[in-house]
Amino acid sequence: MEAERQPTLADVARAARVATSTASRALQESPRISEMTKLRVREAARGLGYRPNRLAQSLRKQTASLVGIVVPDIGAPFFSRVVKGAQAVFEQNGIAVLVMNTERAPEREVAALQTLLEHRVGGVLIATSGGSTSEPEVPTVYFDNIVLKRGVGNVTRANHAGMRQLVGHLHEHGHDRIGYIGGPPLLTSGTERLDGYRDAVRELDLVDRDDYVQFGEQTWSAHSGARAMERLLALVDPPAAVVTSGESFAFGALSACRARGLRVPDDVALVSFDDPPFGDLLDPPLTALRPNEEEMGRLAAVLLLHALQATAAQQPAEVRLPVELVVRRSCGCQ
Amino acid sequence: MEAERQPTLADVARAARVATSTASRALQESPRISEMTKLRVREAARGLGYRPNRLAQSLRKQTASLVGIVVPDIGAPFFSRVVKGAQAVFEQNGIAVLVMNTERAPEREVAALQTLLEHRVGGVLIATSGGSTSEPEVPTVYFDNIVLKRGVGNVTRANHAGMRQLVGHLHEHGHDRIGYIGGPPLLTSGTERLDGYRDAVRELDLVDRDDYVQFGEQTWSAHSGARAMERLLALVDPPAAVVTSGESFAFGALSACRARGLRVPDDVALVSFDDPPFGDLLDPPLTALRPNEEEMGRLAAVLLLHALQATAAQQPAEVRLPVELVVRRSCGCQ
DNA sequence: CTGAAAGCGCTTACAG
DNA sequence: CTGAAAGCGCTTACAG
Repeated sequence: MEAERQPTLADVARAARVATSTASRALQESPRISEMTKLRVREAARGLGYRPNRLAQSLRKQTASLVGIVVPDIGAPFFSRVVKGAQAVFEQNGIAVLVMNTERAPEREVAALQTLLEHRVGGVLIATSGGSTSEPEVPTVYFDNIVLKRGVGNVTRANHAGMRQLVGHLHEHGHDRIGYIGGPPLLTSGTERLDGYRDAVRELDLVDRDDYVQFGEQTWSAHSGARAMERLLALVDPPAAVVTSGESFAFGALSACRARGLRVPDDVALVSFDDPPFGDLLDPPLTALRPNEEEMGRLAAVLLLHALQATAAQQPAEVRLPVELVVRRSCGCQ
Repeated sequence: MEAERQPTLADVARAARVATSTASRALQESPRISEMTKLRVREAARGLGYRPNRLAQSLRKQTASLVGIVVPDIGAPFFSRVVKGAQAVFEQNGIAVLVMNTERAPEREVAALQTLLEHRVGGVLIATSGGSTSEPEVPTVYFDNIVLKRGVGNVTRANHAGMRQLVGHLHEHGHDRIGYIGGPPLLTSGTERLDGYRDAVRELDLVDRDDYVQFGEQTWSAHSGARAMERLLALVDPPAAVVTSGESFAFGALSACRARGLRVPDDVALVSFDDPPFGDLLDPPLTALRPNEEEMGRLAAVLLLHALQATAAQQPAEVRLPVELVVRRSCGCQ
């Protein structure tokens, strides 16, 4: 725990034969300090291997150099990519990122937020699992699952429009019996995508059956996706095409088809909202929406930075990332 | 940036009508404080919504409540899972995790380490890309790519033994022309796995040809894996079985086979060292080593915590996680 | 242009 | 059992 003592600003000042206040200003490039002195101080700092203590700086300046990101599962490709995009933006702005994992447990989410606040983060990016119910105490951007009118921003994908586009594409292939596999309709992605599906079914006058809608587990696990697919395939009039909501559901559905000896897309067509890792290398290559997780992370980070710099409080920004269909082969194209 | 002022310990002390020193001790459950007083202080703290400032605590106590993790690509499933495992252990120990992404650029790795040191992390977990060349200034555990005799610990998988096991399994299927697709032999995984392959080829008396060894890019990208596979398949006497080193190489190799109309495992058998996400749901399900990324992360974290608590300096622990073959279908079994 | 002093929010010897 | 004082490593009015 006790690393050998790092040199402090006082050490630098002593070596440069100036007051610590002067050393501090010199390293900050204050115009009030002579070039000569600055040179001496910089030299001394380099010689000692001086590294400013950001904790002390934050404490004194009363500004944060830390920001927190809270995700349901950092191990899931989807979230790790969002984190990657956000981290890049923060890093460019000299802000370090504290990552918290909640395993979708609301009480862990509350605890994570608590920890972040104790570290005096300047703000938070969160994909909530329902734990953060009250108005946040620091500027907060919600992503993936949004909470309207709360925090300083909301970023999610165009869930409704995206789902309609997917169903619409299957319809263009001549399908009118289209099944749906999604997450439980509790949070944003679960509800909005389901709504998109239902509206598309109505508008396109497709076969509208309750049992064409199957939910996977709250964890969006691949295996629950496979079981949902099996339930669809076991119906008397099974759907001839299926749209899945998450990256792992797509995988699960695909494997369930294989297990039944069904060919995709000939026996059953498949499209997915989220594009799983290597979705283009699957057999068949998966038709899905273009992945933009990193973009989502970058945007959420930019919104937060913007709010941190803003002087007056503003209405929370609400952004829905546009979606784009990537046609591959699982839908029946080619 | 300037959140409305959080209540401080002084506020709590005032509300409880005690000195701040007493308030501090009361919240630390010091035995020197009367139960009555503790009660009053706790009450006051709760009433005010007091949250200790960890930055101030760290500064005063001269102990870290932060730890850093440096990875080449947090977006890659492999690394995000290691981070997940490590984060869980640190969180249980009241330590928050700063995550840095290097994109495999040595200079970014150096900068990341610098940033972490400025935040006075207690220690670092790092999957180096070659940037951290000198003795680290804080306790450091190297993982994935190890640096012997440096830092307080090294954790990697049993690369050599694992590769031999994979080649051995293909040999049991009767193969003697076995190709290899791996990362460039620069760091641990690249070199040790290649050595394992070569030793196995020698010991099992397999066909030993230089062009049976193909390298993907430094980034271990799926596409470079596909190209490596194409080079193998284009040989006059192509290998009838291939072992890949990374999760994405396996994907790439599989897709290259499909593109050529080759069936796996009938036309060419395939096994992989790293198990990609959903490897069991691929067609065919991929024979690979059991994934233990989270375990690796947990172990690295435990080693670091151990070193942080240790009084005397010790020899760096060197751990090679045992591997276990998960036989599925791509090797030809069943 | 430079320095001495105060203070960010804590903890911990030192007294009593 | 409790409190006054010092100090962690910085920055920034305030003087000169």
